[in-house]
Amino acid sequence: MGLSNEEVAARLNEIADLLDLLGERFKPEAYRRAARSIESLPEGLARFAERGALRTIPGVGEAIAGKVDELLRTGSLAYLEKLRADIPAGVLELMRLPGVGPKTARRFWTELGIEGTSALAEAIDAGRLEGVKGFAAKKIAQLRAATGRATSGPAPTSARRPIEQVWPIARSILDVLRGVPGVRQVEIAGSFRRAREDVGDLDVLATATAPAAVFDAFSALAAVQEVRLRGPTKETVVLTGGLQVDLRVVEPEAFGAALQYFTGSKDHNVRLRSLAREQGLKVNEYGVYRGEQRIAGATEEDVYGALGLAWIPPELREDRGEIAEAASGRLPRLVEPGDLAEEWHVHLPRDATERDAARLVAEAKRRAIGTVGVVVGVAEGGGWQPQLAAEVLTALQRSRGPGLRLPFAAETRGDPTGLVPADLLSSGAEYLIAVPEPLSSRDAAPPPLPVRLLAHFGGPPEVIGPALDRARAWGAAVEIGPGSDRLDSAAARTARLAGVPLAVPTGLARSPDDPIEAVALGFARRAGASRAEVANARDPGRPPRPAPKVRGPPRSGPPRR
DNA sequence: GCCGTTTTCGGCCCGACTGTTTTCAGTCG
Repeated sequence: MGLSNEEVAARLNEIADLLDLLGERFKPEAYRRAARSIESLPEGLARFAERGALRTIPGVGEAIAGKVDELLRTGSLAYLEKLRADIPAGVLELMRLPGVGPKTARRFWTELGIEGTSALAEAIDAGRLEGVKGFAAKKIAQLRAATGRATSGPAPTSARRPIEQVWPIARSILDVLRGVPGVRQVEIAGSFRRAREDVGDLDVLATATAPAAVFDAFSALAAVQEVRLRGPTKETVVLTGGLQVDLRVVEPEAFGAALQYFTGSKDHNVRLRSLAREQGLKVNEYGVYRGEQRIAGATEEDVYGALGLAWIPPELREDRGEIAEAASGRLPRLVEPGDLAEEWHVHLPRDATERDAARLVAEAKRRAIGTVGVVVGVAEGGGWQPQLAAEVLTALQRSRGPGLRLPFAAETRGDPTGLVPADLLSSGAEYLIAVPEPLSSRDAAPPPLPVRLLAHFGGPPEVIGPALDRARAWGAAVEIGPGSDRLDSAAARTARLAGVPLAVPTGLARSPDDPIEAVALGFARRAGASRAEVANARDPGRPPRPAPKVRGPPRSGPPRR
């Protein structure tokens, strides 16, 4: 079993850190860029290596391709082993302390012989830092706090967390800040806006007539554990639970430029700025400049427009060719929130009542969802497990009224091919939702009912590949969204490119505040999916359903004028 | 170490904030 993409990326990042400690200027960033690129690949590196295509990965040139190849073949890398031998592991640890970068870690190591976090703590206690150039009382206190935190567990801010966990936090921050008098615009930028699966921190941007009031409200958020820094335009806090949140208040003329800049990705921005340079322009977080003159900045549309580009949806800003597409008008029209018109996969609780059935129907009508597929039972190995009481099924049918379709579905665990329990066929189910656990790759008899959906699965490319083959053969869609039992955006992209339609869950049977629809829709957009590529979206030509009335971060649609 | 519709060499984003500074270095994003 070879190394995963994540493992290879981790080793490249380690090389970058070690080269940083050696004072290298540009190599570390080159290794990090290659690592970022590899982390976001939609398929395994081994496939690239087989095709001899490692160097087609952005940021991977001759030298890194050779090192990746060595890692894939042997599981280790002589170059990395040499670096590890030269630099004590504890020095890397030091560099990861907040407020300690490569320069400081290197000084600890070479000037003071401090080779780890606990050695640093001892040195501080022994007063060895006093009188050393660059270390005054405040800095030493900061370091003492940092080493204390480090010894009682990993630094809380370092971990990225799933976007669906961060979503409710983001929503409550927006709710509070939008209520502050004088606030005009508030948006969350960063990887959250790009709908990345995992989010490291939140970047909040605002415009306001009285910035101080916004900062005060921000500092006073109930979840704030610590205010890390506060300046005239920027404040950083850490919430209980460790999530770091940055707030910047900018002037309205620069809001679009700031939103663009802080949404990233880094690689997207680097390419955008180099495009600007070719045109004799300069882009920064304040605007697009020709010489001293600002020619754009208030909206993102203006910023991209000033560079001759169409507005690029945040979910596509990963430097995967989107800038060239925006220049030539070839950007896809991504699926939008109002496009979802059907829900194929609803589970009601086992003890659901007629009232639950009525509530589901009412919610579908409120959200203008015209088809709701309810799972009536599970078929597994020739057995049949009903999921809902007969009265509930009757209540569903009775309360639906005109204009709502309520087909029943059966879930099949494992391969549905040749599976014909009599109960399944008499259950009223119209279609199957197949759960690959896994599916056999051989072709056999056709399933007893149409398979519309593959659901409750996710995982690495080698698990997803065979499932996608079966989905395509059956004409089934695959369910995407947050969690380990749905496909993430990289897998969704693979599916889309293989011609397999995507299914976006609407969270119809969940709490109205559940972010599953927004998150899954973000993944679909990240995968580059148009409405036609989402199986449960409305037909082309039909009007969009009215936007559901949910509180929270607006979807990142094109800027309105 | 990577990269190129002005380049196979010479660039590589850049501004805010902090702490220790008398004009700046380091870190961070």
